Amino acid sequence: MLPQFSKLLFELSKIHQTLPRTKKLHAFIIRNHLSDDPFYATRILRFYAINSDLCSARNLFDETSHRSVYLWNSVIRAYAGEYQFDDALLLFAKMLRTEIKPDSFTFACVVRACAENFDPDRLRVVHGGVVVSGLGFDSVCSSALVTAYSKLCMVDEASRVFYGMAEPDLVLWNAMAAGYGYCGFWDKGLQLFSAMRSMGEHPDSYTMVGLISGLADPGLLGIGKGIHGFCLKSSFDCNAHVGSALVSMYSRCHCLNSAYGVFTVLSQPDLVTWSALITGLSKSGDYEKALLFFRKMNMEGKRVDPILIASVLAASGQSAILGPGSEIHGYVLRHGLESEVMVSSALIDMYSKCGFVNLGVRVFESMPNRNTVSYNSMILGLGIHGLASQAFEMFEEVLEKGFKPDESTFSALLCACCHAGLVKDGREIFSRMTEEFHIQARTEHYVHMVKLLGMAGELQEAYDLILSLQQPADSGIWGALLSCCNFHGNSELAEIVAQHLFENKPEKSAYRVMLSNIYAGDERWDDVKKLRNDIQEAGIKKMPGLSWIGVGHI
DNA sequence: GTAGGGTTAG
Repeated sequence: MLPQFSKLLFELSKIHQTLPRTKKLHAFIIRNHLSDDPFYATRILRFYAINSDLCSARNLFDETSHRSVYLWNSVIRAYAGEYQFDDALLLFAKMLRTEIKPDSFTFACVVRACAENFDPDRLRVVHGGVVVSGLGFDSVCSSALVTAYSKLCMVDEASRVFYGMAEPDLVLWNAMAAGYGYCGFWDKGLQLFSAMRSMGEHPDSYTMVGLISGLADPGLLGIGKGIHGFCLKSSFDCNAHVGSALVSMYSRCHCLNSAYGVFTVLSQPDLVTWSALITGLSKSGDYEKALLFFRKMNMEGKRVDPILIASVLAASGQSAILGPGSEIHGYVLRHGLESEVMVSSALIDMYSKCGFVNLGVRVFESMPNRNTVSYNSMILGLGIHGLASQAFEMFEEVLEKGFKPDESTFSALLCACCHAGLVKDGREIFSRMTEEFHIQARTEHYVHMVKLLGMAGELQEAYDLILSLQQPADSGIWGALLSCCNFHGNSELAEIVAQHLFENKPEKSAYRVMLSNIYAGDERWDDVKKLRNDIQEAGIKKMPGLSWIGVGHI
């Protein structure tokens, strides 16, 4: 008995056990009447959680009558880790009704679950619970709160938590700096970075990743290079996370040479780093190179995952060339990745965008599991091929099967209406979206509505729709209307729309080109000339669309 | 004999 017992303790002290091994250990514990000891129960529950066996984890929890904080935390964490936030929060509520009080780690876990579940209201309530429990100044809770608020773009709340702490530790500094970056305030993140250094806190790789990830605009390339320089000086550039963050930052800044430079310096680029480079290449339109690196990665025997496959398929779809996409389809089949919903949805999207919607349908029909995302891909695919009635049938199926339509579902349906010119259906689905499904219309929905109404000649209705927006309309929405005015030759409204556009986005020369097309149609050559000068002053050498304007007239 | 959880990259 005794040697076996010490062996048990040794096994339990490991951080990982396979599922069969876990079951054996569990059986051993039951046989020896140890299962009601929360220590043993907690260890086994964690092993079940690591192996994603929530069912066994929950049974074990239910059968254990003596529940410690450790056991409660572990079971809540198990659910949150599998994105089953409702169950995690239900268990938390249940815990509050017992005499076991949640500790800082319970709250940290629940706070994170609220953010990942996009539930700001609940987050505020749990934050209240943190304060009431006397953990308002606890560093573990605070850093979890700062991150959670930042992820929900509630940067004011996040900074209130941060500045409420007299002596923030490194994790908290990092969380706040990253939070600013995440919410688009990269400059505040940098300010915080210098503040922490002046207080004698040494940044680590987390700090750098947070700062780098906040840089999302080509105009910030100089700042990015500066931070890169700091990383080199402090030898953070060898860290895999920092390296990947740099690669993707340079990609976002359209500086693929530098991205590649960082990549080559890394001695052991991992899956994420390869993905950062490949995704960066495909997003910048260099599909050939993206696929080249994908093949290269495979030749080096590197593991590939669904996220990367989806990204490469998106590149193939954008290029609208079927070859590479179907090559990857073969890869997917060979590696048994077709059961991944993300992969199949990307395949449907790729086939549709390459013009082979029937192949997309075939992938869709062969999927063992579907979700809202896969339906969205299929609805969009049918929509862009003008098969609006089939797209709406799919939508009915979504509702029948009990899936919850989201913003993208309606975006795809509106797109279908656009391609088929279904004004009445478009109006109807647009109002159903807000009234029946309580989804707030986003820029993309307005763009589709404006295009739909505008192309049907309902220019005034489209214009009124834009004016009815609570917030100033995005330039993409005005641009859509300007195109429609252009199409219908309505120069009167076009000038009004152009005014709105030029106030908000004076640098966008494409809109000036559109307007100049209209002027050219009216043979107002002086106005055309003026706009052309504007465009040239903005430093744009060549603009597609200008070419058809008879140069001889100017 | 008695646990470890808060901030990173695509």
